[in-house]
Amino acid sequence: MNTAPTVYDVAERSGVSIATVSRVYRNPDTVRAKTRERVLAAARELGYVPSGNARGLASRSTGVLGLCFPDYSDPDAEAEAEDDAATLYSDQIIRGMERTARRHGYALLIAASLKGGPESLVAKVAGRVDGFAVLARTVPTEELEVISRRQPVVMLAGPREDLDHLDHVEVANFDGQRELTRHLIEDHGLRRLAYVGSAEESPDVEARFRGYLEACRVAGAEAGDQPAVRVRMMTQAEGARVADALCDREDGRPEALVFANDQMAVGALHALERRGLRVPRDVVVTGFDGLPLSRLVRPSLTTVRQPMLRMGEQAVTLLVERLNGARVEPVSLVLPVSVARRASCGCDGDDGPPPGGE
Amino acid sequence: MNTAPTVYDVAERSGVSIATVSRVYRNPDTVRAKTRERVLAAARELGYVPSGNARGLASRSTGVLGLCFPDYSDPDAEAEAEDDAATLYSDQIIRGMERTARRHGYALLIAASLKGGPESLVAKVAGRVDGFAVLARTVPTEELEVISRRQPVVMLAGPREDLDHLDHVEVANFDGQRELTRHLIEDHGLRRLAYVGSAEESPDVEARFRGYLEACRVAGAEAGDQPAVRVRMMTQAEGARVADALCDREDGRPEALVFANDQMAVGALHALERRGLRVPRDVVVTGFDGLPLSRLVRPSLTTVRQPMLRMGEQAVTLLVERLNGARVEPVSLVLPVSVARRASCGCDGDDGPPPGGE
DNA sequence: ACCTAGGGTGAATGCGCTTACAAGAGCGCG
DNA sequence: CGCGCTCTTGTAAGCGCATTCACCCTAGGT
Repeated sequence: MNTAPTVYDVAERSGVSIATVSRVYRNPDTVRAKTRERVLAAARELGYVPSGNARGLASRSTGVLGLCFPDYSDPDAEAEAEDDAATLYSDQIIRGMERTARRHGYALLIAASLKGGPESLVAKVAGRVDGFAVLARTVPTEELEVISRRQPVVMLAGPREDLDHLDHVEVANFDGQRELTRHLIEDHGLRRLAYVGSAEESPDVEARFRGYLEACRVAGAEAGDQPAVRVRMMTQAEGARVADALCDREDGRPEALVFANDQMAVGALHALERRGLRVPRDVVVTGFDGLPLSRLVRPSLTTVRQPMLRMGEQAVTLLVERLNGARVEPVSLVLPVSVARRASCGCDGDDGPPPGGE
Repeated sequence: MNTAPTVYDVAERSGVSIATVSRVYRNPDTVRAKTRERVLAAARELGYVPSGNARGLASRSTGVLGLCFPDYSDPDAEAEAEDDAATLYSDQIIRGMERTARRHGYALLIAASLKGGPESLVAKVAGRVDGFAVLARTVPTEELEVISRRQPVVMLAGPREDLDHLDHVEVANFDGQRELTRHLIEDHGLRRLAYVGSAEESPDVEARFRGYLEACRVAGAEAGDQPAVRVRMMTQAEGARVADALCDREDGRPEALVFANDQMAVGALHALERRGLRVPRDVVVTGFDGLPLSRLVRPSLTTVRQPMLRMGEQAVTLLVERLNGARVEPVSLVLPVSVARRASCGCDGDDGPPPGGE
């Protein structure tokens, strides 16, 4: 692990100036072929790798895009197991971003925020990339606002707020949940629904709830002005707990449990099975997200599919556009979602081959 | 997107020298509290974010670890769908690395290699990180060898080669496949097995095959010295094709199809169902990897579980150790695997809750 | 043979920060 | 009252590369 060779070493070894070495890498065409060969040979012998830092400093750009996301997974042993089975939301976004970034010649820097040190997180990422995406509520909007004055920032999965100048990519939470709810009420004739949302302020989850309410209103179905339950964390464990609680309610078990995400719905599926209840015969369960997991559980889960890969792709596209100076006005993209009608509401999986058979 | 404020701006605004500004961020304790406040206030007003590049250049370290992996997914529409359902190998490793890196104060830079431009890939990553991991065969070993003279490099999922000085993290491919095969032969009394490997040179897949052979040898079961089939790509589609081919063999259908990975095995499951064959009654199928998918298909797949998250964690641990100068000799870690005996070999899922129930 | 264009190369500067090193300020002590 | 300290802050020298400008050399034109 000796100190790494630099342009100076390569220059000396190949008998040229450092400017020429630099040119060999940046603009090979401007260097005579013979000289170029000599330089490359020397570089190879020395094991020279250009310093990204120096490069970035001098050229004022890094060739790297970033992503900040919250750390969903708890370090608990139990959560570990859950992890194991689920492709997380963030995995998909990472994949989408990486793929698209690569296509544009960028690498991707990812960093999850631990609760507590958000400042250092963003600073660390922001200082090392040409632009970056942030999953909603990972970082205070004001902070992003400041940073976005110097580099492109796009917010994922959060609606555009009045005064922010960021680019946004979100999905049609309202429409998706409304359509799903409409399906339950009109196509399956369900009336007594219970919506399970989140206690923490999440604009996405709120939008879903509003979609749910709208569908209820239109169909004249019962629906309080608040979710039946608000959980603290939208995990499988909480979903299971809530399912139990709702089944034990004095005013009778709801006909359908409408969860704000798939994780909770899957947890509920487990809990209901433990109680000996059949889904969808005894109770209908739905989720939201369209995780791969949702298609693979039994019964397969009716849910709203978010194009998560595409969110990542769009985020990168927006960043690149802005880096190329193509746009000035902030945009707010709303990606369409689709309702996956599967077994857990009484439909049969009609959205692709069921696992183990095709 | 004006030009970003620098230490100079902050220094001027707060009436100190740039050294003091720097110290406020690097060693806050060495600056008088009052001065520190002034500097931080100025920084906040200006929206100052330290340049990672300059920082890295001056301090000769980046606080970033890297990962290079091959791009498994084809951009085809069909592959897209497959993607959708699978948590990829790389996702897990990314997650494991990110989590552990964060714990040590590092961020993670990821970059997949497209076929063709491997040189630029590694150079790009290597030049920007303090150390990095590479998935086996993403990059020629010799190239890594050179780079590892200047920064820590660990290879994932590839065995230590004679002359390389890299750190390695692999799993017990041989042991795992041997144990799985032994189980099929001794516990299920199967004799006519067919191993499906890969045409491309993959040390991991080769080790698995050797484990298979060893088990056959010990038990006195038939086994050629070559896999029954070698596929070009280890995908579901190929798995399905191979399953069909093996069933149509003149010398009769094998009792068990032993696949070198889960993806192929799952493809085979589909193909067999299409032919009306029952698994495991008519034919036994096994995989390797322990993807989440393997537990969720019906019948659930008997396979060998690799601790992929842990591989990522170990990779980071090794990198950090080396960065701290703790070690000099290269090490070669072999992580243990475990056989998941599930429905596709006639056992019942005894390794955790079946999906939809617990 | 002289002049002009370029192509190819080197010298020099600066990117924004870290980090010795030095210097000044305040302090207790003999 | 002067010396040696500790605590703070400033000065200055890079870190490794990109890039501008100037320069040299050769080829082509007249």
